[in-house]
Amino acid sequence: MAAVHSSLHMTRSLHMTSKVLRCRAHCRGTRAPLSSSGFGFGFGGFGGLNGFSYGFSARALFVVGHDGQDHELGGCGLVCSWLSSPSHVPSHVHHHLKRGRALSHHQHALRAMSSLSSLRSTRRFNQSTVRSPGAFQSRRSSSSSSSSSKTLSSLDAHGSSFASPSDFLDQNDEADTESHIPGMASSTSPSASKKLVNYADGMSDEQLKAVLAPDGAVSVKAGPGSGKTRVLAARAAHLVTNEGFMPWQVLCITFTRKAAGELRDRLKTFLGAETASRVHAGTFHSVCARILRREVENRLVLRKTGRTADFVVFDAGDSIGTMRQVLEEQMFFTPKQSLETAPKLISRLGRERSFGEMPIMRRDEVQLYVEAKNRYERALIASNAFDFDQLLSHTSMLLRDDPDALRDYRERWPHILVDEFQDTNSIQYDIVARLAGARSTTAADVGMEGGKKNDVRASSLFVVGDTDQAIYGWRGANVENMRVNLSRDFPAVESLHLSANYRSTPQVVRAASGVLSGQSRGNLQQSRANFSIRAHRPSGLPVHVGSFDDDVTEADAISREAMWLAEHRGVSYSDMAVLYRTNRQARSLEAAMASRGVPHIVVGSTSFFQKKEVKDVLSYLRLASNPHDTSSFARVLNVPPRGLGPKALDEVKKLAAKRGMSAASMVLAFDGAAWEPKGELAEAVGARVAKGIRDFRDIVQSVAESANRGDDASDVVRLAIDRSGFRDWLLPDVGTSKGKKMSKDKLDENMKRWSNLDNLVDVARGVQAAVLDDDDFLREDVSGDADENGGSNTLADFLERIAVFADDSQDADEKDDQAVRLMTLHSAKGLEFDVVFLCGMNEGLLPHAISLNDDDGIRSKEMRVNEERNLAFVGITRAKSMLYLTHHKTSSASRFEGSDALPSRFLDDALRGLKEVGVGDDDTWFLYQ
DNA sequence: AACGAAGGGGTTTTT
DNA sequence: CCCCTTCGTT
Ligand SMILES: Nc1ncnc2c1ncn2[C@@H]1O[C@H](COP(=O)(O)OP(=O)(O)OP(=O)(O)O)[C@@H](O)[C@H]1O
Repeated sequence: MAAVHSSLHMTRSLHMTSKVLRCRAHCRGTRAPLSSSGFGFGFGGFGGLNGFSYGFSARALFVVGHDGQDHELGGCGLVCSWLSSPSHVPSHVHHHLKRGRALSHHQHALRAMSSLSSLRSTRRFNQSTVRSPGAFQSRRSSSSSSSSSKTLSSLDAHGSSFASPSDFLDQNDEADTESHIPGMASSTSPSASKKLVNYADGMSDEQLKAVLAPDGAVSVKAGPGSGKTRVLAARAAHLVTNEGFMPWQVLCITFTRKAAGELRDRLKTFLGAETASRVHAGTFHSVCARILRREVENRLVLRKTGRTADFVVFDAGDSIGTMRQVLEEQMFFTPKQSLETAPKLISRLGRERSFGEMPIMRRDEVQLYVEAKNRYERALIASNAFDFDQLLSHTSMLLRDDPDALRDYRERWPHILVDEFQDTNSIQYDIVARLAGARSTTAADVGMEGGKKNDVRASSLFVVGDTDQAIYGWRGANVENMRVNLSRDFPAVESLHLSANYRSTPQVVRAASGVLSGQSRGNLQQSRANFSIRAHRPSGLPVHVGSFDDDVTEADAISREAMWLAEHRGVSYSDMAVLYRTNRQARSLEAAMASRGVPHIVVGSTSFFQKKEVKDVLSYLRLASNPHDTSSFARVLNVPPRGLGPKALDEVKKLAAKRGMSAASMVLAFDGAAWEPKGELAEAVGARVAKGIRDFRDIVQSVAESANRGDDASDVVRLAIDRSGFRDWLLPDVGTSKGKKMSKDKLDENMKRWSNLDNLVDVARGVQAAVLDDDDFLREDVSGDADENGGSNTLADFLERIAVFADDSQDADEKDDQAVRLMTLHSAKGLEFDVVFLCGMNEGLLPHAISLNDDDGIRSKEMRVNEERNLAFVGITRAKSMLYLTHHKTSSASRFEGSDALPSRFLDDALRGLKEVGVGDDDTWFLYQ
């Protein structure tokens, strides 16, 4: 162990590179024909995933207007004056405080959960490390006075004299009621209770000040666990409860769907389920998709983009597929050189998922790239599709170029609240800045034309964030939005700070601060606020550090510990999380947990909706909804196999191109349309293929009919599955008797797939319910033109929801209540857990090797490494009570990890301000505090 | 056209 | 070690 320890202190050099490669940025600037597409939206970019599109779109965004039309702020300047302390809460707030008293059991549990504090300082530590598993089983004592007299007989988590789970993880006084039920995981379903909690309950002065800040632009910069999200939710509640706004006049923008869900849960406790569901809460992408769905046929600037209200949202896979296809086509039309370069580009696309990431150096490649980009955009138009980036860029364009639209949306959302603002990209910033009347975006401002009076005030903007938690720079996020752009564009912005961390024990906070203190000097200055952060909770358990030979041993130790905590300390599995850098790391963890019988669930990118068979079935629905969806068409024309291989697809495409229509719509009209030149297609492809095409057409048509009839989504899904013959394909035994040759493995896999499809029917029901439930969004109450598209677009709405707003939480919410959460650091953002295992803390993994390479021409190494640091910071600060940091030397999972990986520099930094205070009883964990 | 076997190539994070 | 592509066989 001594060796491990000393290795933690190896000196490391941060190669600070002042060289920021301008090459690519320059290329972008010069060759990007911003409006060359002829549709006025040339800044959309590819694939939606990269720095590229944001990179050069930013150029376009801020050249607008300098007439400096002022944005009136506030009007409520007095509000915060009566708020210097909670006792000065105005009477109507008091009223709610009183109402809030009558808490249900459930809410007690809720409050207990959300405020698990830390170990009482009266506890004494000693060095005994004897584990006494049985001792914990005793009934809990119900008052803080009795528990405060207990002593902790170990520095280790395994000490023996705890009386209850809550005593173990600790709690504050609020939690010290009768709410210490072992099943703590139920905290996120407040629906059981009808009693409301007052939003001001238990808030600090500075939090309340933020909640009640006057209209205008407000920016709350504060560290992790300081209550930013809580403040944001409380402000939304405040606006509705006390400021007279209708719930749908408040737009809350979060970063992930999960975050939106959590926000809504909090709102429910403040406002009740009914009112809370009327508040508009979504991600940037989901909000933009809603706007476009509504506006794309109504506003001239959007009509020019050639989509209809039935447009489909292309996900990453669709975008990649389209790009590939574009490049393949292009090989026939470009100089010979391209024949060599294009396959290279294509193969890179498979990995890197965007053109933006590719270092392009040669002139012919540049040519190819520009051409491909234009073709790609045309392909999206032909498919009646927007990709992820375009959802944002087109919304931005709408607000920039259509003053009426800008006015309408300002009117619709007098208040816009944005969480995790440090991770907004330039276009997202532009969207909210326009709505909020930013100085540099007011040129196209509202109401000045046609003699109309400008009677609509810009939306008030309220943003919260933490620049030290910026982890999406690789995707185009720009911390400068929070750091400087906001005060540049909103000179009267009120900047607020929250100084206490309510989430974590001082031990955890200290470790987190240590990580930041290791930053390079420039960044250090900027994040000063975060390592002087004050832990509100009393002292807790030491940070546990483990070092292991390989990832399997590491995973096993974590599993063992999780089980021990669950069985002997009463910690619910669902209150534990294992966080890691790469999805791949989930494998060994899953295996270890499975073999020990630790219930677990992998949260994240292997989403249910990403599964092949699920996407296949949904493609049928997509075609039914939007017959131009070439991506879906190519995907399922021959799935399940019906004799329509690559050749057939090719023929169909050729003929479609000749007729100037999309392949999908041609096939769907096969034999059916008056203009269809009889027999031309059949002749081109041959009789057998023609039959396959007719079959395919019939399937899609029956699905479309079902949808148009207004059948439930789950019925439409079931029909698609049945008609397309997935069952006979996956499980041939059932239908025909040709199942002899299928191997056992294959059969197992197919059965899994089939059960996924079975699930899809149920999941569809849930998704549709969610659409109906909280998506009256752009349907009612705006200019009185309710439901103008209503009905006909419901399948599109359903599919949009899945594309833009779906994760696997459908599963997670219900049946995995008692399971350890495994997820990447990125997906853990904004969440919190009693116990956090941050694993794989070695050089090469965290920071990831790819961030340690020399400058890649896009972002400097320093920037990338600092983002990795932020990632470690985010991970550590997810922990409420217990933090485990682990490292492994070798990994079977990757042949790129060396055989003796050093512990992460961030592990080093985290422990720098702590002292080693003991060793666990089995020599697995080393304790620091 | 369909399916299985062999080979080659790759570091990551996600709305 | 895993995924994807390509090649070869039925
Ligand atoms: N005044 C308070 N008293 C007690 N607990 C609080 C208070 N404010 C916030 N908390 C709790 O602290 C925890 C962190 O709050 P929240 O998630 O809002 O922080 P955050 O600033 O958004 O964190 P992060 O940036 O890490 O996502 C939550 O459990 C919340 O309930």
